[in-house]
Amino acid sequence: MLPSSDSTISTEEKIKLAARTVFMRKGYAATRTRDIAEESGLNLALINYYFRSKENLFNIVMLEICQLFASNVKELLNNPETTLDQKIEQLVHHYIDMLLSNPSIPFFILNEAHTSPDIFLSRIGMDGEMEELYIVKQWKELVNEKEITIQPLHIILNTISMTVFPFAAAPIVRAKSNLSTDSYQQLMEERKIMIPKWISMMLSNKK
Amino acid sequence: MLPSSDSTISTEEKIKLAARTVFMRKGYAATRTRDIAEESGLNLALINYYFRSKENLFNIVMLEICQLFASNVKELLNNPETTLDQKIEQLVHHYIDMLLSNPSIPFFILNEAHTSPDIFLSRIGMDGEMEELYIVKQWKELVNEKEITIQPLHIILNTISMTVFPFAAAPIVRAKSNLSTDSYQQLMEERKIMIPKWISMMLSNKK
DNA sequence: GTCTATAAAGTGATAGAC
DNA sequence: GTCTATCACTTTATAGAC
Repeated sequence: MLPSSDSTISTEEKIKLAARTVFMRKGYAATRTRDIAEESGLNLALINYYFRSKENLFNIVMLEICQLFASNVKELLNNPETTLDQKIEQLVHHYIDMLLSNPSIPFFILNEAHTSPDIFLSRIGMDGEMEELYIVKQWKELVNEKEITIQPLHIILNTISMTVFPFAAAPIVRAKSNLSTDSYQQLMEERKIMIPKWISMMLSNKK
Repeated sequence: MLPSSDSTISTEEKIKLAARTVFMRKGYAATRTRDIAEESGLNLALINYYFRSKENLFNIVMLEICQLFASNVKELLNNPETTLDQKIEQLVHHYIDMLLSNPSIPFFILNEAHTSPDIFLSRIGMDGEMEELYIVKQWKELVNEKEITIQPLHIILNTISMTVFPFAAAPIVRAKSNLSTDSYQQLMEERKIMIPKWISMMLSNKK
């Protein structure tokens, strides 16, 4: 969980908080240091006093968001105590809960991954080896057992797509569907339950 | 289909082409008019000579992209000759083919929808009335017939999510999966076939 | 630490020569 | 139509007073 607004926090933290808000809303390029100063209610010069440069401040903010985005996921996927279905369920729950609290994260991540892929990829810990995770072992067992031919990548893509995309496209979807903020959150709560079921259906279909 | 690079085209068209490339890669804010001039191989002053301003040029480019993104879809969804399943199949085919030719479109659309939602929404023709489309009638018939309780919005979200998101997140997915450009395109071709089947499964499940 | 004032660099746009 | 040179303005960053 990222720290939220508070009146007892330090100036440095206030700037970082404001920077996170504005960077997530507008992206790096469209954000001016003046916007961050205004958002924080502090003087423009303090940004450079505490963080040296806009770019440096952005890197710090981005690192924290990436860590938030990746947190707990590895442990969850490597847990020998839960079944494959349970892992998917937990993953979907985890991400939808996080995105309900931080709905701009997908836009931010996609934006940075697209505009500067190299910098982004090196930061988010793309080096982590997937093959050793317990979920991979469970997947292989399922393949043997049920004679599934579907590529795991499709299932991963489907899970992440159905979970994350509705947040990334929220402005468009909400405009088209005429849903209030509350109704949209309600819709996402429904998806927390349903996405694991849909994925389960895909997995149980031998085809 | 957007016009592609050619040596016999006018200066005006060259600028628009270069602008499209750079705007789609970097978004509006991060793009400098100098980048467009460089990409086109032409002089900086010509951009203002032909298009008056960066913003005006962007609006023209964006309008064309939005039209491309929306083209044929309404006709497809309003066709009385095809079944519901066929419409979904055609929709997925249409979009994956288009995105294979223009993989940066999702990023571009999401970026502009997020950073300036009002401007974007007014442009993409969000005013079009959905209720009159033939597919809505077919959906209602299906609901009566099979006693489905699932909200149509979930199905729409799932279809668009599974189709579009893998393109929006391509840099991340490709890095994680170590897939070549060719293999990634192959994967998308597979999804053209499979996504309609998955959606069909969701629809046939009464739950 | 926080402010004002300003330097330094970048960027959209145009004037005017060719 | 196309170029060079430059203006006008914005934006990041810093110097120096308090």
